[in-house]
Amino acid sequence: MGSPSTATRVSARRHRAAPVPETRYDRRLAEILAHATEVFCKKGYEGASMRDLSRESGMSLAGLYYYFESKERLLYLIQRHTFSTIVERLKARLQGVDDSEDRIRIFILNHLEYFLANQSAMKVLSHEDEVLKNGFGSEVAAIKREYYRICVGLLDDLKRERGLQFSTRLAVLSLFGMMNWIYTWHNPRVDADAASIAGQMADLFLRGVIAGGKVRKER
Amino acid sequence: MGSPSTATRVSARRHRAAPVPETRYDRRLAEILAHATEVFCKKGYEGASMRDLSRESGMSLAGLYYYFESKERLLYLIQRHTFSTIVERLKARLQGVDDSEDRIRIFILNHLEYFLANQSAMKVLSHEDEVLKNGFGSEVAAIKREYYRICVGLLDDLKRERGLQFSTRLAVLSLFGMMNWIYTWHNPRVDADAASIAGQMADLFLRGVIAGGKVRKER
DNA sequence: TACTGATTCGAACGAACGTTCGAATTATTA
DNA sequence: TAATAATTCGAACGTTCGTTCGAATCAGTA
Repeated sequence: MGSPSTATRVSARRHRAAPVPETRYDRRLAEILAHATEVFCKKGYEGASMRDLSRESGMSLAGLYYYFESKERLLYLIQRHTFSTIVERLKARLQGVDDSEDRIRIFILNHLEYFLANQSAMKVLSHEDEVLKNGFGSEVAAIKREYYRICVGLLDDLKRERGLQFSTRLAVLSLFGMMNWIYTWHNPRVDADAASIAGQMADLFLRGVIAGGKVRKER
Repeated sequence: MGSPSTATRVSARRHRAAPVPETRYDRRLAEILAHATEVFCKKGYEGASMRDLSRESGMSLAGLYYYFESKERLLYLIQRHTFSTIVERLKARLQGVDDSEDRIRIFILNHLEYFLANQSAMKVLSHEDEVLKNGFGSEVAAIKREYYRICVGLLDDLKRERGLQFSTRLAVLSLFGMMNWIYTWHNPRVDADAASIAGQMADLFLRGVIAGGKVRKER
């Protein structure tokens, strides 16, 4: 009778240990999330119907509801997984790196590498911001705030160390803009790979932030 | 009997001259577009229903169809008007300015001033990119391409004059990212006005693009 | 092989969607 | 004021939406 009705229930099923205990349920849910991500990416959250998701994932319309209780929760699961993964990887890569400029370069590289390797998911995360209501929305917003704060911290470190002067808020948000906008233009057949783009963006951004004094030529 | 069914029909009605001949029809259509812009901004194009637009504009559901023939064409009218206005203003402001750095600063200022003065419309333009199909989509895309090309031209001028080396494509798209992302974070109660933000972003961007050599500190 | 719980599905629900139509109303001209 | 054109509307159209339910099917164990 009763369906698990949500992914959280599954964690309770596996007894702590075991590195990848992945039940059948977990695997199937992950497949559905992957297909749904593609559809949301292509048609947008509102524009994608449950029937679209059903067709894409090869599972019946009703069958989908065995894995999540609503379309909104499905989007939530996608966004939470994507965002917490990128934060997790960032933290791992920052471990043991002390130089504040290097840390910022790692931040940019991590963001763009993950972005380009998971373009659909990241587009869904960027583009379908704001659509999750109350409960769902605030939980994703909390991860976003943590990610933002990490970046603010990295820049403040750089500022302090080198006695720079600029608005951290504006710098961070400009950087996010540069990076996130990539989903609107990146073409793997034309553009360089993530590492190269990350390097160029980091140069652009760090020079802009570090170079002191006015840039305008004397007249 | 027959309804005009589209805004283009109206232009034919007014005989060339007259600076602001604005018919009643024109005015009413503009009002509807303004209300629709707010609704699209708040709920997204797919998420906003014709009934939402009807409620917001105070006109009956059926009445709306006297002014445009479909929801898609309504979005098209909003996007075309917004985009062609920003291009038009840019061209006017670039007139007579020769210094290539100044011209880039003007580009950024024009973009951000218009963006913040017409936040809803610009969000609809940025966020609902891609939703217009074939005919409608390609016409807006053409304006976008022109706008992009202007920016490429400005940067190439700077590059040539100063013998700089960077990817114009990446620089332009990074700049658009910085600027367009503003719709996700700008808060008039916290953030500075357009001119100030434009100045800071221009400094960041131009320093990044102009500053030669490596930025990394020696070790 | 029989049993039990986990998984999948066809069919249907009421609500909301974009759009249409003919009649009613308002503005304009003669 | 009468006649004509421009504008607005209530009511309905057929379609698609997200979701539900009970029955059918499957996998794993005894």
